[in-house]
Amino acid sequence: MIRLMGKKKDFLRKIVEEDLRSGKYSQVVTRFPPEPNGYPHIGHAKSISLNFGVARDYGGRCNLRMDDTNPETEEARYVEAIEDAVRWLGFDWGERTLYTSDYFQRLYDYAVELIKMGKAYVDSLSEEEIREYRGTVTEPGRRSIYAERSVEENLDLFERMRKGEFAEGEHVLRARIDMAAANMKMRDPLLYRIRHAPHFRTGNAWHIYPMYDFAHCLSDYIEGVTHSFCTLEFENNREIYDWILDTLGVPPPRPHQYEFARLNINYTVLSKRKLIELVKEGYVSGWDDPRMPTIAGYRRRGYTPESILTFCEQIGVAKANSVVDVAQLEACIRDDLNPKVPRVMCVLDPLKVTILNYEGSEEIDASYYPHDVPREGTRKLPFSSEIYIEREDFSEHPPKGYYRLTPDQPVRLKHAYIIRCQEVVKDEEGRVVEIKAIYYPDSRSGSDTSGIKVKSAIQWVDARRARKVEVRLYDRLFGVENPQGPEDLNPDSLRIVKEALIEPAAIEEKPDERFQFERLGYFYTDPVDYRDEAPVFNRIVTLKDSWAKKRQKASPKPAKSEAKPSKSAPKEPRSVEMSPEEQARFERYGKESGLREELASTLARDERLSRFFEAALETYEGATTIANLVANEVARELKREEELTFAPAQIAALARLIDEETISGKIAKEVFEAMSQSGEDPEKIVEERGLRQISDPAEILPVIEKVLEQNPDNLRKYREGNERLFGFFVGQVLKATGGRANPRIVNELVNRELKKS
RNA sequence: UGGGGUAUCGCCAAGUGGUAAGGCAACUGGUUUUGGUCCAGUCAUUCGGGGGUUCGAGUCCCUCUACCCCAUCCA
Repeated sequence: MIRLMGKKKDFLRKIVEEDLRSGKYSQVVTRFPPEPNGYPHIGHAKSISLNFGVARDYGGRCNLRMDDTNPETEEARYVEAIEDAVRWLGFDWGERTLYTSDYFQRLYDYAVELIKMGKAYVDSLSEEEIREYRGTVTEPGRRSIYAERSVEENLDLFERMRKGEFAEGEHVLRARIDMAAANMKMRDPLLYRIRHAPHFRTGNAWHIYPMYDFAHCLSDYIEGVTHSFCTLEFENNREIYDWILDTLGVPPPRPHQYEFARLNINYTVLSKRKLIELVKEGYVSGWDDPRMPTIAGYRRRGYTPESILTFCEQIGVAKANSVVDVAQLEACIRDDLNPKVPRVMCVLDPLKVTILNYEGSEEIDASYYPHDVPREGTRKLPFSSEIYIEREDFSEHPPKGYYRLTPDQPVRLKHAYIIRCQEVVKDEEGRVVEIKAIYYPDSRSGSDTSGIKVKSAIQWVDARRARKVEVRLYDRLFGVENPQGPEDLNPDSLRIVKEALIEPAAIEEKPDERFQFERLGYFYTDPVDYRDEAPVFNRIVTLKDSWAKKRQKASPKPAKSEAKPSKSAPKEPRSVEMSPEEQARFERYGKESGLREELASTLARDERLSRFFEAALETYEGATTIANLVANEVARELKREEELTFAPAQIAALARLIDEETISGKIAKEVFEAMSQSGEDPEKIVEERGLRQISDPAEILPVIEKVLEQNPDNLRKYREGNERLFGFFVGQVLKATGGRANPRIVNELVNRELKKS
């Protein structure tokens, strides 16, 4: 049932796994909850992959829920687009699509309950006033006068809001939480607002609609969702999520929200607003324009669901805001297609080649797949004295390192013969219009006895039998890494070649929908515009082109050397002044206890730490050890818990154990841990667990020998000069003794043993 | 400025006190009838900076810095 044993897991899967292991939930339930107000994009694919992937990996289920709480922006066609996308990616969401609007009545009932508890009220402030009353990040807000309405009045008003008795904006329902909360989201958040617009599913049944913060947590709860994954910008909303479920006191199990970083890709925009602009302003042909980062766009471009999913897995799930390189996506589709699709020959910019010494015609058998793709399938390649090659594959004055056809350099026609240039025919303007060549009859592919060595094999098509096709060469939509809007569009994102020539089998046999056009890239039969009599191919992605790269390096572009603003000079850190009391403590710690400045200041600056330290000093005078324990271990505990389970005297006792070398510093941490768990005295813990330090070399030496024996590889590496491994050996010895060996002695002995040989 | 987050290679990203994973990109070299693929190899003495604790710190403590989110009747 659990498929990820031992594999690398993201932090969310770890949480799920732990919750399942601990029995917090018996089955994991996730959900993908888009708002149907636009086409889903690859950022949604990340969320789909996460939510459905977690459900699949842990034997749970994942719901598809339309978060349709805003009637003004949502449409049924977007629901279909979302369903299509999820289905295309290969996921199944059970019986039916769910809708937040299915729960409107139950949500309403929950709201009434809150009102009855005195935890929600109808506010009649204007929108502007509400904003004003909310305060700012630094100043607390103040509560509306309407917050004092009676439960009865609130109930009455809320019911009439529902019936549509009021104008939009006249009233809202708010939670009564805390207008001074540091988290702005908690300053009496709005729960319901009045909207008279018809909803695409519920029509005019409702005149009030729940806000995200109210609807989401409860919808999750209603559906039995256990893990509610959302993006980072909702971190501040989690507190409301919990408040609503806690205040309502819903019976367990209840869902919990976790946040992860949304996807960003360079040269790409993924904000819904900007995507809508591209479509509405006609910068692209629609939501499914092959340059769009929508799932529909990638799909029409020719990307496979597998490649998108692989991408989502590769980029991982974490909490750091990041921008993924679009090259990573491109690598995924190449990688997916390379071992799968047939190769055919297509010429985008034809240059005629007449083979002077060839007569008649023939058909050459050629495999659709290269030697390294273990697939069956061949086609016939018509060949005659008139063919076309790619204009780029001939050069009269070739640059250094050019492998293709030149006046002096023969080339192989892929699957066919080697040819040599005999004459270059030009028009009045000096443009090359034709090559007259000769072929070597004994150089035919597969039975080449000519002994001629060529540097490359190029694609070609037979002049008479080739088919004319339209090829759409797509490139990235934006020309800059971090595009802001239409001004950053790449003017060359689409180049249409109306009269490309392709070998006939690609059209007549149509062995697949996706092809590799030999040496050009991967292409897809456009699902919308392709006709048998007028084929249209979309370029999915180019092949990697190390020749182009090499040439680019040889003739570097006019360097756009912007002064790199990165890593600007570090700002002068401003240090916080100590208050007079802190200053006094600081000086006393230095003078009376002999603490070093760092330590003294750490303690002195913290009220609780200094009190603790001073109390501990009363039982034992080892100031430095105590201070270290307080500044490190106690400080950590204080960060975690308000109340400490141990007393200053116990820390003093622990310090004494360290100073007397009864235990090592390492064991001290273990003892401290135990102490903060149980509150027991350190001496007792040491005795009960047998933690006394081992300092006798006679006892340690055998352990060292064993460790060295068990790690011959590392021993060799160490002796070859990898001195970092010293720490490794010390660690192994310490581990073998349960951490009880005296580290100082272990270090000495390991060092000695390692030097021996 | 208050609160909530985040910082590990050019880009993602593992790592939870004991040898700094992996992918993409890049760079060598080999194979190749695709300048593709594949194969072999290189690519972090260092984890945002500075201090501290420890035999040992990316991991614990202190402190500073940078970036993201929050003051929609959007989600």
